[in-house]
Amino acid sequence: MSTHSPAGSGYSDLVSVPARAQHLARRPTMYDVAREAAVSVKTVSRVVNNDPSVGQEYVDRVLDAVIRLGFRRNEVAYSLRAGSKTATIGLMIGDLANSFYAQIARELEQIARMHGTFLVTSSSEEDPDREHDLVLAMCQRRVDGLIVVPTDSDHSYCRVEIDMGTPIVFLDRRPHGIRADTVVLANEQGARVGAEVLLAQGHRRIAVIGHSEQTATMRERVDGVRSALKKAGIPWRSKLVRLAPRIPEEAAAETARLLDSAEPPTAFFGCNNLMTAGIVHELSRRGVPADVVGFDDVPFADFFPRPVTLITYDIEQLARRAGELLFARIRGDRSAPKDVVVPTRLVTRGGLWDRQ
Amino acid sequence: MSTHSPAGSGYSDLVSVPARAQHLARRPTMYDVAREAAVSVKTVSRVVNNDPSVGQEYVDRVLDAVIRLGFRRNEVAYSLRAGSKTATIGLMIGDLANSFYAQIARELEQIARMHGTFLVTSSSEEDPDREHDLVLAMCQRRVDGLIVVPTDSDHSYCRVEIDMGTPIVFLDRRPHGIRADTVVLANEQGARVGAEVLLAQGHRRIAVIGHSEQTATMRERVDGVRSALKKAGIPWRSKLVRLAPRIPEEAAAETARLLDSAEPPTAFFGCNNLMTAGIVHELSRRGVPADVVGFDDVPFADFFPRPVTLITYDIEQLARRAGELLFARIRGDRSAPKDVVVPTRLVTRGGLWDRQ
DNA sequence: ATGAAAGCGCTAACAG
DNA sequence: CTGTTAGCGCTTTCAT
Repeated sequence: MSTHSPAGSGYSDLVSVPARAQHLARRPTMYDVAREAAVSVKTVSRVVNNDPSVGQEYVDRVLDAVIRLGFRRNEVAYSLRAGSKTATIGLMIGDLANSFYAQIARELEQIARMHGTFLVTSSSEEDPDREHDLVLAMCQRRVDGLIVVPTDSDHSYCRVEIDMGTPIVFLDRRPHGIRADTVVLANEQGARVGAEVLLAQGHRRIAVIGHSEQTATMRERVDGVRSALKKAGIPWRSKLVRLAPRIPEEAAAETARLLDSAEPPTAFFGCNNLMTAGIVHELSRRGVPADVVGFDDVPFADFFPRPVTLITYDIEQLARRAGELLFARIRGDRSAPKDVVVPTRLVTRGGLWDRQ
Repeated sequence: MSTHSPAGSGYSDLVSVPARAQHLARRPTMYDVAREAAVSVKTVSRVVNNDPSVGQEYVDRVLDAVIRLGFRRNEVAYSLRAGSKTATIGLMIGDLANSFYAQIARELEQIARMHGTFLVTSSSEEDPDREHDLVLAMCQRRVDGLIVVPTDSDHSYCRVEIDMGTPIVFLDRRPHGIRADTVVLANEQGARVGAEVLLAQGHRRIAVIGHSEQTATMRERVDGVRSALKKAGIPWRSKLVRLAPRIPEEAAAETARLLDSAEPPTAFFGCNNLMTAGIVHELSRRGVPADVVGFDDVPFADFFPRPVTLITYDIEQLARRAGELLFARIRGDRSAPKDVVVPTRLVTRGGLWDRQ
C-alpha cells in the first residue's frame, strides 16, 4: 500500500492524544508550539514532518509541546505551499442513496484512503447545471482529481480544468464533447447476451422496460437487446418497449399494462435493477411465470420467487479501474486518454418457490 | 435556504466557462488576472467577490481577464485567511455501502449543499483506531464540523477538538467518555413496542437475532424486547437469543438452528434489517409461517412472501436533526450539548403470497 | 544541526 | 473608488 499523503505516513501525524491539552479558543499554530518549546518554527516544522536532521533533545521538547497544546498541523496552510496536493479527490454522482453509486463511493473511498486521500462526494441529482457548478467548485477547492458520473450533457468545459491540472476520469457513462479517461461497462454486449438467453428459451415476444432513453447507458442496453433480436430475425415491436418508467412502481405498472394487452409478452428484459424489481414484483403478485432477464445485480434477488437471469459486473472493478486511472494522472501520467470497458457476466439468482 | 458559502452565492463564483482559456500549465492566480486586466490584485479580489464598490469598466475588464485565463479562485488560499471556514464538513460512518449509512450520507450531503458546504465521507469500518485517525485527520483538514457514527470505544479525545473549534455531533449511537451533541433513535422503546406486537399475537417463544451486543444500539434493542417480555411475565430464555450473526446468511443459519431445536420459537425478532432479511429468507425457504418483527426498514420487504412488522423511522429526520445541530454549532451556538431522540413507528410490509 | 526571511494565493485594513 | 501593505500557517530557500 503506497502512501502519498503529504504527511508521509497515513493520516495522523501525531503520536498520541494530547494528555492535558490547554483548551485555547483557537487552535495552536507552529508558532505557539515553538514558543512553548523555546525553539524556532522551522524546528517544529521539521519535527512534525519527521525530518531526521533534528537533535533528539529538540525532538522531545517539541513533541512535548505539541502534545501539551494539542497541536494539529493545519493542512489548509500546508496545501497552500506551492504545488502541494490537497490530498482530496472529488466524486460527482447522481444520488448517493442509490446502491450502485453507494458501492462506487465506498470503493473509491477505500482506494483514496490507501493513498492518504479523502473523498468529497457530491450529488448532481442528474441536473447538468448543478453538476457543472459542483465540478467547478471542486476544482476551486483544488481537489487533486475528480471522478465524474456524467449527466447526459456537454462536458467540454472539463477540458480546461484537466489541462490546468485537475485530472478528471469519467465513470459509467461516456461524456459528450470531450475526450478523456473513461471507464464504462460493456452495456451493449451485456444486454445482447442477456437477450440471447431469452431467445434461447424460445421467447419471441420480449418486453423491454427501461428508464428513459436519455442516458447513453440506457441507449446502449436497449441497443443490445435490439441487436440480439435482429440477429435472431425477430422484428422489433415498439409496443413491447417501455422507456418511461423511472422507479420500480412505474415498471410494475407497465408490466401490468403489457400483461393485459392483446399480445402479452412471454418474457421481460429489465434495463436496470429498479426496473427488474418492478417487473418481478408484478409477475410474482399475479403469479405469472414469465422469464425475466435484468441488467445490474439486485441484492435482494434471493427473495424473488422464481429465478431471474441477471447481467452483473464487478462494481469494485469498475471503481478500482477509475481510481487507478485517476491516481496515475495525479502522479503525473500524461499519456493519451484511456477508455476502459469492464465486462459483464450472467448470473442466475433467486427461485425461492422452486427450491421448496 | 441560507447560503453560508464564502463566495456568498452558491458554489461557483464565475459567470461562465472560459471561452478560449489560455492553457497554462498552472492555474492562474489573482496576480495573473490583475496583470492581464491591468488593475491591482485587490480589484480582482473585489470583482470576484461581487464587491459593489467597483466601477463598471473595471468589472468588465477583470471579468474579461478572468474568463480569458480561466481563473478560479483558490479556495485553499481563501480558507487560510484567518477565521474563514473551509466550507467542508466531515462524516465518519461505518460503511458507505450499507444503505442506512448511504441514506444518511445522501441527506447530509444535501443539507451541506444548501449551506454551500461540501461533505467529506470516510468509513471507519467499525475500527476504533481507524476512526480515531480519520477524525483527527479531518480536524487537521479544518473541516468546519464533523458528524460521527461512533464505534463502541472511548471518544473522550473528541473533547479537545470540539473545544478548539471543530464541533462534533454524534449520530445513531451514543459515544462513550464524552458529553456532546447526539442524535439517536428510540431503540429501546421501538423494540419494546415491536415485541409487544408479537406478544399480542399470542407468541410466547420469541427468538431474538441480532448482530453482536457490542454496540449500544443493539444492546438497547435487545433490552427493549427483554423489557416487553418481562412486563408480560414471560421468562427470558437465552437459548432463543442469538447475537453472533453479522450478515443475513448467518442470521438465516441461526434461524434454521432455532427451528430445528427441541422447542422452536413461534416468532422472530430481527434486531436490524440484515437480520430480518436472513430470518425471512430461511422461513420462506422452508415455508414456515412464523411471525416476524424487525428493526429498521427493509427496502425490498415488498418481496417478502408473508407480511412482516417493521420498526421504522425517518432517516431523513435523523440526518436532518444532526445536520441542523452541527450547522448551529458552526454558526457559533455555544449552548449545552443537546440529546435528540428520534421516534420510531411500526409499519407492515410485504405479503406477496397472501395477496395472491 | 538550527534559524531568519520570503512567499504560497488570498483578503482585511488601511491608505491614496 | 482603487491600490499598497501585511499576514493567515506553513514550508522552502539560504544563512549560520
